[in-house]
Amino acid sequence: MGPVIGMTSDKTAETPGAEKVAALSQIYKMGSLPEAVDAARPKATLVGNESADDELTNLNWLHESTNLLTNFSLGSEGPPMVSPLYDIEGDDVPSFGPSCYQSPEQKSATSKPPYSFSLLIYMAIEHSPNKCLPVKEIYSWILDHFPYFATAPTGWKNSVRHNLSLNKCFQKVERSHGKVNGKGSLWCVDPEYKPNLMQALKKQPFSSSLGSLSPHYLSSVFKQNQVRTLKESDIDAAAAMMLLNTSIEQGILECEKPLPLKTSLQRKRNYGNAFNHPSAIRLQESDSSTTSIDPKEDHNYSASSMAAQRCASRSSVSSLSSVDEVYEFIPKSSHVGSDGSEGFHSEEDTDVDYEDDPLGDSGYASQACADTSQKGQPGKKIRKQSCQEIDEELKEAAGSLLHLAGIRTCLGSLISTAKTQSQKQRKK
DNA sequence: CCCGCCTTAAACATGA
DNA sequence: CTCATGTTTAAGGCGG
Repeated sequence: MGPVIGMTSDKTAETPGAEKVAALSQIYKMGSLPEAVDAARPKATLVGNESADDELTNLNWLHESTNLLTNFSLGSEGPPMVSPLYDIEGDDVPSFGPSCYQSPEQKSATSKPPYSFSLLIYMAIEHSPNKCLPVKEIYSWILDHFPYFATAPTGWKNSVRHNLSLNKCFQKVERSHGKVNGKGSLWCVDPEYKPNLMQALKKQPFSSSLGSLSPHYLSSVFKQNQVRTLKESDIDAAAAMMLLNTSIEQGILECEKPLPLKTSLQRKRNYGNAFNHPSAIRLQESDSSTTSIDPKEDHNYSASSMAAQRCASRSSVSSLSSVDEVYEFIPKSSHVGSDGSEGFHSEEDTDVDYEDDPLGDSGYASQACADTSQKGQPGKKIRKQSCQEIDEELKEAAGSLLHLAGIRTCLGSLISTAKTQSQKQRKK
């Protein structure tokens, strides 16, 4: 799995960003950078793959991806999001899901994807422009990206629906009641659970690259570069850290193992109860290990994330992953009236037509932002300011890490070259 | 063995 | 009535 650096705005992967991600995909598949990529395309060479040492110093793509990473974690503002996580296959690559996730010994297209349904749904939803999809579109996305399901028994759709209903990561959003555009509701990912889902994605089995950079070393660098401050200050930064972990795991950055961001917090599942929002999670200050969670509050399917939980409580700005992703979802197991008092929609979004408006500007998500920003939360101005600050900090932090990665890969390259020459001399 | 996560199946309700 | 959607329950596999 490549670094989670953003989201595409088009599931057809035809956006310029998707090209970049496709390039990344190629990088992962080939272990080296395609020479012919255009200048705007991110460039990288895998660390840890054989014959990947030639261009270790070129991390331009990574720098470029910094913005995408920031965009990913900071929500719906800015350019279309692109994520190699989901969008790496591009159009010119045979459709097989997020193939960059796959280890070199990846399975055939007809084998079952190594992702749980919740992750598949998450990918599908995040892949959508509005970050909201009707179940039918979720089916389609899964089918498009995982041909396995084309021939699989139809039960998988039931499983998808089951997951949507049961997994508190997913929230149902009523379609505008003014119009009837297909059956059913839209499904979104609860922003609070995005880090969890990303963490879960990260935990998927992939080949981990070889690396020699000590995690402790990285941690110290993080501290020196204020990344630590970031990760403790906001959920977005935490998400960014996880993304960086992902990068490390995938060999984009070198590290023996992921940074110790994850935790083994156990989530208690309770089918009978309504799904509660993790905003109720409370954490104690000053020590990431003192995470305190009411087990009754969480019945989440997906992997937990200490970072998410920590930040959920720490953040004075917003516990959500983005100030612009302040959703108000329809509580599961409760039917809400159509007056919009509890649901995702409001009076004003009755004209919002998902089918006709694939752009986020007028889509559900942004509409919801507009709606919820008027509620009891701090003023949007303040939050936007905070968002920008976080944005800047994130960029700075990511830049520091990238710089580190550049140094590291340079060293690796030099060492590798030296070894090769040494061996040649010995042979002589 | 227990527990939690996840999948699968199925029954049922609702609405288009 | 059919089909899609959504909820809920149950059972079983798997791994920690």
